[in-house]
Amino acid sequence: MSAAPTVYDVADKAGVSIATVSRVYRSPQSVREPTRDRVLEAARSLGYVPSGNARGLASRTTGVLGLCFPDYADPDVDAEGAGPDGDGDDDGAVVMLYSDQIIRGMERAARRHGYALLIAASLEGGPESLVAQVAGRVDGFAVLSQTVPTSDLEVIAQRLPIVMLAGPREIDHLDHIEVANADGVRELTRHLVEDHGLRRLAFVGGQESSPDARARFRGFQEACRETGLPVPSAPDLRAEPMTQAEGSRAAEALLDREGPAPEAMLFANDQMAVGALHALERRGVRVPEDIAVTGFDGIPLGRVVRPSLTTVRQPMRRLGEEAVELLVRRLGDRTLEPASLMLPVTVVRRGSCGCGPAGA
Amino acid sequence: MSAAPTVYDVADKAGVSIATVSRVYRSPQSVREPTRDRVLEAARSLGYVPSGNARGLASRTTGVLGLCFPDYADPDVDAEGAGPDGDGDDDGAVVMLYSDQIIRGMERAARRHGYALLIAASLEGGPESLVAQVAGRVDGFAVLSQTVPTSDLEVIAQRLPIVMLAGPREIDHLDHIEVANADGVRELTRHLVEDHGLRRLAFVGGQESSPDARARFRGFQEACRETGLPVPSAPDLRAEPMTQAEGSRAAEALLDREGPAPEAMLFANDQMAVGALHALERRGVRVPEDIAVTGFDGIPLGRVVRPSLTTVRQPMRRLGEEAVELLVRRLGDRTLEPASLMLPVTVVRRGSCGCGPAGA
DNA sequence: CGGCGCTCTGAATGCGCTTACATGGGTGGG
DNA sequence: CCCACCCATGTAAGCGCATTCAGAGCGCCG
Repeated sequence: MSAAPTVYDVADKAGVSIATVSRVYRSPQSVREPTRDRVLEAARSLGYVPSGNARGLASRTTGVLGLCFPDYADPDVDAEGAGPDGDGDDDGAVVMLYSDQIIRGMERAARRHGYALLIAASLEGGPESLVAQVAGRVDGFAVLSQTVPTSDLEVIAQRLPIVMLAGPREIDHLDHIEVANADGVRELTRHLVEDHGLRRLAFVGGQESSPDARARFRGFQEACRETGLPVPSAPDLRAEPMTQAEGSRAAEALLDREGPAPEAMLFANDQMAVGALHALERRGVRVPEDIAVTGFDGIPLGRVVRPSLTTVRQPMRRLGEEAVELLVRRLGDRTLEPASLMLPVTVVRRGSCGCGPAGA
Repeated sequence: MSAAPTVYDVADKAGVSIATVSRVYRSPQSVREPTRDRVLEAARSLGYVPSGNARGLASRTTGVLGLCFPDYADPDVDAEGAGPDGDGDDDGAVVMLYSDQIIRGMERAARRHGYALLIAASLEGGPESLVAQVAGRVDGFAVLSQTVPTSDLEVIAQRLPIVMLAGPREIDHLDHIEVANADGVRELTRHLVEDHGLRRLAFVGGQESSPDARARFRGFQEACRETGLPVPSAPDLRAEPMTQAEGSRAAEALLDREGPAPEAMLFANDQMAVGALHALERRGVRVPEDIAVTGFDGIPLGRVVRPSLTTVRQPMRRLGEEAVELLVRRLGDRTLEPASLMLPVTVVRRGSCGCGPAGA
């Protein structure tokens, strides 16, 4: 653990030059076998590990891709842990987070291409931020929308490939992947209207600042237009943050409003919808008999709640995989036209809208 | 995206020397404000991003910690996706994997300390493996047991701090964190014997090669000894891989054996136990009335199956956090004695052993 | 047996940055 | 009013490796 051995040490010990040592690692077949063995033996005995930094400096490539995502902090996650089981600490997170899926997708795809993955939740900005730290260490990276100021991205993009994930295309000369938020909600809404014959629909949106939430509402508007329902100009309610607690609150608020109760509540994400299910159960309102409830995301929790949640499933893992593909492709040819993918989503019909197995 | 600008370019443009540029980033307060502003402005306009490689080379530190874990491939994960819902693709993974939790724990803790996290699922060995790639790029890293050959670790450990996670201590001069596998099963077993009065217990183990599985069986043996039951010398059955499918098969095999059926089946992990629950239900065997079933791990799935699964919960996220703490501590003082932590586990009593809420 | 073409190895240079160390222009005290 | 000092900045020497260009050794043909 003292002074880390370098190529020089290995070269000395093996009686060769540093160039040969380097070649042993970079292109083993170009070194005669006896020589190669001597070098490897020397390396092993010295505890030599090639310095990625030096290698990167000299070859101008790191073999690492990066991902910047928003902080994990998520009220529901930490809340889930403390269930009635007495499962006290926060290891029992039920919600498999968005980011986890993307990380997994990226890791897999990156590995296939021989890259490692550097991840960092975004902190604040500034010259010495984690983002800069990441940017300086990778060959290219993916950024979840809303996590890094676009001004920073503009600067970094001059130096290396960036792909923006999930969210509208903020910088149009960058690669970009999003999911079909509007399409998903539109299709889901039409299902409620056309297949279940519901007409009094309420939509609970998210933060005004969330492009995803806005797109989802837009899908709702489109469906209303297409099915001849009145087109609302804004969500019936907006929740922030988009947690179970807020979902519960929103559901109650909708029930307590003047006029006839809605026949369906559409939520901008699954967590809120699950919260709503709890609230409705407490109020004695039956789902889906009295009211249909839907979410968006396709989190695992939605499958195991009762009734199981009708929702729109996002291909998050695939998002990560496609991100890597895009990066690798661009690293291969920097002159490619910026791509903008829209990943399709799937409407998952389960119990909470009246589909699904009886009793589910 | 052409030639990436360097300190020299920035220095030129700002009319200072490269040392000043460097100082602006390393210790801003040591540069007078007007100068600093000129430099930052020049950097911004050029799209300058400091090269992590060069910085790392010069300063002999990377600001990155690493994690090597086994490949994600896990039959149950991909199988779960295709439920009766028609949730077709593999985005619906119900099982939040071990590795995900550890990654999350490490990422959080690393960020707190100003580090980024480099992750790589282990591939094969060899000089040019991903492991070597990781080792050369980080200040220290954590390795899940069984993912990297100890011979490689011995070599790498001469150069940087390594902490081994989950598994027995294979190299005694390295930091090491494990989970109290044996204690957990011992306590769980005693619960079954002493609180539920069960005496005919069957234990389903995992691969012979899995130290965790072995430790869990050891805990079972200890409990048998302490409660005066006959001490088995080997698990009643061994399953491999430790999946739901194998769990089902094991449960059926146990039922089909000669002699009186067991009063309890203890599985070496939750996935097998869940598989067993399914098999028992198909056979019309009631849990917990006819037989108790227990697992190990505390995966979220165990909470939502019916009956909910009595198990031993591992603090996986904390494992990641503690790993980072150990690494950071050692980076601060390399002469510290190697530490070996044993994280406590928690017996979670739920429906499948006869505890838990009625009907759960 | 000389020379040609190989293959394998060595010497030297530079990648972009950090960091002693040197320098020069203030500042305050004697 | 001069000198000792300090602060801001410049100078220069690597950090550990990849890589280019030569040179050395060797086999083979003529």
